[in-house]
Amino acid sequence: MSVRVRFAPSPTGLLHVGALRTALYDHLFSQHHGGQNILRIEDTDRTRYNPESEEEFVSTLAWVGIEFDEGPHVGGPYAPYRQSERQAAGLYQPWIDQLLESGHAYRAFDTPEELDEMRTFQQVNKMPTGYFGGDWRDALPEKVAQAEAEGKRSVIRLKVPRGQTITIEDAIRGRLEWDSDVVDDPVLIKADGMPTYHFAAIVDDHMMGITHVFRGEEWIPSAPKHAALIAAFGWEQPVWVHCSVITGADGKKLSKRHGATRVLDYAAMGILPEPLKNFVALIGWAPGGDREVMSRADMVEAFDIKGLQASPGRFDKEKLTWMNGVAIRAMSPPELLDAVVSLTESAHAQAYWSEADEELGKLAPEKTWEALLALAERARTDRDYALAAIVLEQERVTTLADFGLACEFFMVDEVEINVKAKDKWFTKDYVPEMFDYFIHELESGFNVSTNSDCEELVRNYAIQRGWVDNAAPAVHPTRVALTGKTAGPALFDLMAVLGRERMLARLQRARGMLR
RNA sequence: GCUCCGGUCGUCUAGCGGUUAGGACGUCGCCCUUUCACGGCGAAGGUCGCGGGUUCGAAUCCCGUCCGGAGUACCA
Repeated sequence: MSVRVRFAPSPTGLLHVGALRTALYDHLFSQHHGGQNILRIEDTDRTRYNPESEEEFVSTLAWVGIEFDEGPHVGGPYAPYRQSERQAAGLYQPWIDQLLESGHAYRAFDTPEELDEMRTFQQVNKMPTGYFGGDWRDALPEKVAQAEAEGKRSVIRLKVPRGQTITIEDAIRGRLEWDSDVVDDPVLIKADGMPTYHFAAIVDDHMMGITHVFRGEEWIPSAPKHAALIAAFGWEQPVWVHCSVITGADGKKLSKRHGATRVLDYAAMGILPEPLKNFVALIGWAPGGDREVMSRADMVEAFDIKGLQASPGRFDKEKLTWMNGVAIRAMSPPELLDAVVSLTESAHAQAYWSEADEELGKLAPEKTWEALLALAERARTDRDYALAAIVLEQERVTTLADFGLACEFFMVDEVEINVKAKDKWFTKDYVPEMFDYFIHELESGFNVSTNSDCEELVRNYAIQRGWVDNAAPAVHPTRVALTGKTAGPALFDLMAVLGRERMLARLQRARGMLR
């Protein structure tokens, strides 16, 4: 039997990194086994429905390279794939009828107030909380009929068997057991007629032939309910794979205070899909051996439930950034430039960089964005120049967004001279004369078309000053004049890229600042 | 409160009764070098949460305990 897995998000919010990892495991597992990966939308809660959510799930997942074999956006043999539509099509009705008839489920007419009261009583008396029967589990048929005749609202609950041991086999944690007396009777059908998650997910998994269920460990406590439901139907349990949660630096569930949690925000920062996947997969999964940096194909080939970790994992942004840097260095400059350009065309990236957010470490985002736009603009007007700048900054950045500020000095007409750099290097007594020398040489037509030409220009001056094997005193002030900074690409390389005119302008301006 | 899950360097992890407890990120140092970075080399960092067992021998098996986390809805 072929492997069938499903990613079944609730369309209430945005795609965050925890959900991404679950989706990724579904994807890797199904690919590894040549099975199918299904997208199912669990929209049984009408009050929390967010219409933009589903679109974000599909498009963001597509961005990282996760496609589905079946789903609401592509169809499939088990359509529809939205639970609200499945409910409307009456797909759940026969199953709930079957449960009612076989005595595995019952109607309960408790009001929300009555349930609240019950819970409070249980808590005060240190009892397990939940609905363990109430007035309706074993109510006489006449009583039920009367309540129905009075038009009371009711839900349908599962009659969890008492005095038994409920067992599930978890692929990561092994056998998990519960005394069925502590498992309360879950609502299967709500008063509004919609199925609950518990009911819809189990029925759909069965109808869709799901073989393995990957979900977060927050589902473990409700697993016995699902097992009891499956047993009531007489079905076989799928293989349960309860993945550990991803936490922030403080060990609590990942949230905004730990940094960006929305996957799209990582795209906006210029994190690439491949390293993002690589990194997220490795939180809670060890491919075996010392493998870490892997391609998508490597991950598909290596993926095995056995490598999944039971303990929670922290999201270490430093490591993500490192992996992204590795990926950037492995790309070709044209690819990188194209990626930067498309980043500037992304509506979400534009929105992301339009507002400062201290929590996310965005202190002066508008500068980053403007620099990025300047680079993208140059890619259109002078692609070779933009490419040359990318080449020199490639090994100095870790995200696509970094390229903006890193390449800024190449793009602007007047570089902003760093005060500290100026104080340190422009105060040397030989500097005015040295700049005059370079200006003179450049005006006289000294060839500066390659980096070794540029090196010759600078070294000529150094040698003339007697700095034979040490051009540093000449290099540093020149770098500051040309870039405004003390850190950056090799001076002779950047000189060759800037070219004669830009060098002249910058040197003259720097010279002017000296008096 | 009740139920459940988890616990190896700061972080992600390897490990499946015998290892100097290995790798990666981060940190620090050295080399490379005009700076930063990249790259190379190296170092620090772990009484395997703690306490008892079992065993010739335990991070690995058993029990207890502590700590952390999750669930406890007509939300998923």
